[in-house]
Amino acid sequence: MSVQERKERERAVRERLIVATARELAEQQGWDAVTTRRLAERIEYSQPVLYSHFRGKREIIGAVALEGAVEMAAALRAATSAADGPRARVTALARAYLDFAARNPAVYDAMFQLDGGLAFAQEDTPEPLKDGFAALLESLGEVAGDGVHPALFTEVFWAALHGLATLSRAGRLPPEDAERRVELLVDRLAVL
Amino acid sequence: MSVQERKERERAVRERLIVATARELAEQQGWDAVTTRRLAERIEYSQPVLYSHFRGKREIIGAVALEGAVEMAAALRAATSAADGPRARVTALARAYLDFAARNPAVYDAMFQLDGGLAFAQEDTPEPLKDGFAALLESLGEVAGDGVHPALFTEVFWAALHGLATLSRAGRLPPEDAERRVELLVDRLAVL
DNA sequence: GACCCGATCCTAGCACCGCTAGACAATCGA
DNA sequence: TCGATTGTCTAGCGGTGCTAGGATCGGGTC
Repeated sequence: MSVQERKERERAVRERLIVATARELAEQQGWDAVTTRRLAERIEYSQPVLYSHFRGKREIIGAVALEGAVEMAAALRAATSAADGPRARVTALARAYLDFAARNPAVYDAMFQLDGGLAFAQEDTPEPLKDGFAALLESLGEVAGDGVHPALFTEVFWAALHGLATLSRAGRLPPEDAERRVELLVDRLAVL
Repeated sequence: MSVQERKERERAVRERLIVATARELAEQQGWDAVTTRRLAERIEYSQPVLYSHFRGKREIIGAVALEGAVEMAAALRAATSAADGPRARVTALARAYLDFAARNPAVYDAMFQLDGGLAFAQEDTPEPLKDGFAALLESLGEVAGDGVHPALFTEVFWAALHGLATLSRAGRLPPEDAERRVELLVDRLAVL
């Protein structure tokens, strides 16, 4: 069985290589530049090899999205755990979220702008996505206010962050006031 | 000069036909289905005719976006003018915004998700886009609260609405709580 | 050690995309 | 009526995601 195990290991390595290369290429030149031909060339295999790992380009985007969700959840938890008190935690959370989106635009797109074929807000939602929402919920639930369901509050706060992230990056909001928008959002939405 | 005028008129009619057809096709089958070939076939001209009106597909998307901006501004003003008092106005505005996004997903995408080659938040931003923001500002400025710049408040509120609109439509938020999210957003963000 | 067979990979090609060069036809002004 | 100009079309370029089918390589068996 050792031979088969070795092959499976090598396959897993190659699959990670595909996802990492897709992500790298997307961050460098945008998702439009991530074509199956270029991706195949970069991993030094032919195009059809990609399709032995993924059903298509969409699934590759989905794999990058899941990887990103894990990282984002970790980044949010790291930021909030270093903050004292609800207010500081929420502010840190908001900054960390927008910072992640700004620093990893391609990954953020894979998660929330592109179609990676992933289910959201459902039972069959992949675990990393659920955990990403859970990371938001942990800090936001405590400032939802009386009589407001923590999950509902988290959805609204998340939507606001998502709007700021996407509109900012698309140049639809003036960049200079970014910090003041965050402060306003936290001050108004969170019950402290 | 009459001949030339007639030709110009006919050209203008055809240009409107292109934009209207692109919009229709996008609403029916999504923007992916709006290819230059299909569009040309629908208007019963050959592909190159499109390029005598627009530089490329991007500009066609931009034209649909501008058309949408005019309609959205009108829809927002109609909704707010029928409401009494700041609170009712802001609620009506939020509902009208989300309603427009839900009813015209392809137009909304052209405006805010796709690249239509339009400038935002700059001096050379096309008038319809500026006016769309102005329509938001008219109702939101009066609930910004003391010491908060109306434009900044409008940006934050708009971002929140945009986040709700996009996440809802992508199936990333449970659809059943849509109304409660709007109420929460208005209650918290607006100073009444 | 030789052979067979199955897994693995690549070449080549499909139908489609956005976009454009150049041929052709229709229309206008002289 | 003729030449020039304007307008439109056919055909084709290089690219896309994806796949069928042949070649090759390696492991298991005699």
